[in-house]
Amino acid sequence: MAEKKSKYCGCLFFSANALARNLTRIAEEEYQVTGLSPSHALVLLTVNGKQGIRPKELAGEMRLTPSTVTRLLDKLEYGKYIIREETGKMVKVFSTAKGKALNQRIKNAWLRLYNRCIEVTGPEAGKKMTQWIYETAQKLD
Amino acid sequence: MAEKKSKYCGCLFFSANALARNLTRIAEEEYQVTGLSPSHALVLLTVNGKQGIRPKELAGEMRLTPSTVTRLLDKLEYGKYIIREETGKMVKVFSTAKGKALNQRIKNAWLRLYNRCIEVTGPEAGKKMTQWIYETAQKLD
DNA sequence: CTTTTATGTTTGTACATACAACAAATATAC
DNA sequence: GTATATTTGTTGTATGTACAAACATAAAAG
Repeated sequence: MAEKKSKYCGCLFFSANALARNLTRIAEEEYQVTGLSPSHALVLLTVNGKQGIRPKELAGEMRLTPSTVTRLLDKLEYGKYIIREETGKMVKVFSTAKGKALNQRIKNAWLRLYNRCIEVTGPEAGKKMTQWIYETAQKLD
Repeated sequence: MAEKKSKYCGCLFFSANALARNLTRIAEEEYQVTGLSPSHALVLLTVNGKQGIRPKELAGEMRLTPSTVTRLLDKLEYGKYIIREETGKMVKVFSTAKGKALNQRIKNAWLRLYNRCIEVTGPEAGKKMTQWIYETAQKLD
């Protein structure tokens, strides 16, 4: 269990990816009750919070590329969680009843994930580091 | 350029993934001169540092699953950077002359990436946070 | 010595993500 | 008003990663 320290533990690229993978694995566990992957769930949560949001805005909010958002929306639309409404070159995204019904479940999963994280990091350190990580990600953008 | 703060910036899962993606993008830029992706380059670096290393060890060192290591090695072998030597159920990995020849280039790319990171984070904070990120990743394993 | 169990590696399949190229619509310039 | 440029969104294609299952070999049990 207690694996020897990796040669690359001083490499931010390496460590950040390891952390992201592990968090993704845990997030998938927690979001499983929603029937959606964490990314899809967060997109749906965002749409639920702002009906008629456009893909561009979603990409900005989620820090994803437009093409990735298109793929996520494709799947959510296929599963009838959302619908797309085209007006000119713009697209507006709305959640369906089915999508809205999931909202609380997603929020609960989010909270469970959050708690599992601070269980490991401690509440103060967790907050501080999350903020640092976010800011650094922004600076690298 | 200065994007509004995301709704999810307080979510470690979200922020860690955003950071990892941005770092990966930058790493790909820096490792481009090697002709390899960052992951492939790090595997090769590790093999160069320990001829005859086994995939299992590589997986441990790189915090990747065995199947992922197999895929990485497949590509490196196809490109004639390494060879695999099977002995029983074990596999030993050796780098070729071509693989060895890349070593300095990889190290240089690694260093450039490192410098680009601390340019953004500052040297002290960068080190501290990297360590915290690594430790947290470990704890979540 | 055979049968079971454990270990190491590879394969099939799937997923989230991104880039480059594209189409379509709108905005700007002349 | 037409021509050109920019913006928005979607596709084709590719990558790195993982899980589950399949194999193959080694180790342990009987």
